[in-house]
Amino acid sequence: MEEGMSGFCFRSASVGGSSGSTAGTKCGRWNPTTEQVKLLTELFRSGLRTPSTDQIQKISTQLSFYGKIESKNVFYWFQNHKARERQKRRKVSFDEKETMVRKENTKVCSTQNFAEVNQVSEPERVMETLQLFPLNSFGEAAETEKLRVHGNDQCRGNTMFSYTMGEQMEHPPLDLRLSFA
Amino acid sequence: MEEGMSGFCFRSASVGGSSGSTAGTKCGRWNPTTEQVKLLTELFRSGLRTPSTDQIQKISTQLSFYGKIESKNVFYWFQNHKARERQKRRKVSFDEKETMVRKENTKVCSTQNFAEVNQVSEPERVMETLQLFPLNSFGEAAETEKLRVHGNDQCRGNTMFSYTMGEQMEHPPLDLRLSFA
DNA sequence: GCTGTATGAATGAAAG
DNA sequence: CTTTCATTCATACAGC
Repeated sequence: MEEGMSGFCFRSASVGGSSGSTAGTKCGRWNPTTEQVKLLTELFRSGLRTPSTDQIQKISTQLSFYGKIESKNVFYWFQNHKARERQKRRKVSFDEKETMVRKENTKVCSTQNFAEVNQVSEPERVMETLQLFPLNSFGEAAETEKLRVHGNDQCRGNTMFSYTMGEQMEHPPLDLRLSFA
Repeated sequence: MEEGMSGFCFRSASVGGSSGSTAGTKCGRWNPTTEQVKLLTELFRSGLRTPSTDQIQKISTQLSFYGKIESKNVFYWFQNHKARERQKRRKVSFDEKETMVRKENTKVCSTQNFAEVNQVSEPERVMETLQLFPLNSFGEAAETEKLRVHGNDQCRGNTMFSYTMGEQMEHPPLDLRLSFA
């Protein structure tokens, strides 16, 4: 698929054409390396969907070995990948429903869409150890998904959610010029 | 960036989406005008972080002059802006720390930052009155305000992007396992 | 060369 | 307040 991916921000400014950003050294957008994409994809396939802070940090650090990368790139990558996977699946689902596939599905049509249903082309490979690279440290991958310790203790009364929607204004505008003395 | 932002909601047809009973000429999502954004940003910069209900109402009313807007939009805007400012800060922080390879080799192009973070050129004008508009409704809003004085650096950093990791990694060990202390 | 598609980035909206 | 979902914008790249 995305095999022709070259390095990261090199050529850039090639399409320039119109505005010729003349960015030159300043690539406006992260362009993942093949290795980076591959690893990210593997992680995703291993079941990782929304990496935590620590996870993002580590991943970013690791991937920086293959090319310039920032934490936000990893963050966005997973966000997008997940969203698009879902979107695609949703679309397919809709499509199927739309075309009303003949025959019945031997499966129960319950909540079979909430897991990690991948497309039909993966021989399955449920993560178990997540050994992406020639790791050699002690084992125990532990895919630890959500492990957030939400210690929300803020019990501060907050008077919000009182918007009276539907109450649209129609009175003369006042003055919005902030006038901080 | 591009300032050619279209005004506000303009898609009248093909809204589709939730074409159901409560159909209407409403677009699914608020699309702020540049003026609106600018003003909101100014308010934010002035120190306003969590406007109260009445403040939201006023702001919303004022901004409605520049385009369609609802109270909840203002509410969400501030919430998102605040949260993202924080996130960005944390990410950048980590990023800097990460790219702090700091070799004797000096920088070449420096500024490898992406967009954003460009509005930090204000000498901290900690407002003190924040007289948005000549508020003069009812005494209801005169409850001594609840202006969060800037600088509330509560301790947090537990879940989200709190890149406070120690010096655990310094080389690309080719291992991406997540190791949760 | 322009146009379509894939995807990085941004943000409104909402759930938790 | 924190985290996630959905939609959209912008851009890189491929195909025509």
